[in-house]
Amino acid sequence: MIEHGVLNNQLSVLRAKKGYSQKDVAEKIGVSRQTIVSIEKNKYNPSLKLAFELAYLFEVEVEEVFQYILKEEL
Amino acid sequence: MIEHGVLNNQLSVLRAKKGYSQKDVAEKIGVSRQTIVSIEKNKYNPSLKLAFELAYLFEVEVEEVFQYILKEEL
DNA sequence: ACATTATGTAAAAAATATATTACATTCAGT
DNA sequence: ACTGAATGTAATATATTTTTTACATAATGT
Repeated sequence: MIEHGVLNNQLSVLRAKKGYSQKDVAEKIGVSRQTIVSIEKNKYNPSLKLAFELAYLFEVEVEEVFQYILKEEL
Repeated sequence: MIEHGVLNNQLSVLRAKKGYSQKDVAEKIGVSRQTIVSIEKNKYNPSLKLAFELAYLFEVEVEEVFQYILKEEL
């Protein structure tokens, strides 16, 4: 895939606001804690559904959880 | 994963507006045409990066390409 | 000092997205 | 009637995400 940008996310910030631990988020979404850790550290590229579920949990838009930083902006 | 919604998308509409074929989109994004077909038919759950690349191509927000329809709304 | 919770890391297995190839069908243009 | 472009479907192979399990460390409360 041609990649015009790189993924970034605000997961730890959003977690802190709500006072959720990684484990809390994992359980609320129904994935493993490892998945949350990996996403939080930008280790990989989650599925769109997972992104929407995270946005739903934190009651924000997908773009507030994940940012696609265009390479030309770096 | 707990799924509060189902994915829907406007790919064929956006393609039509721009006059792009599936092949065009596949080539512009750098994925196979099969991937575009499968996403368009809601056969699966693309990666977030791919969703962002599609939004970038069509010059719209991710939410204009993909909608997460909450099950309570169905 | 001890127990508990939160976080970070890692490796292997399982699940799923994506690639590749091939073929069928429909439709527009000639 | 023919050709080429666009779309739909399917099977297998490959790549990547996600799970599972386990262990290490730091921080907090008792």
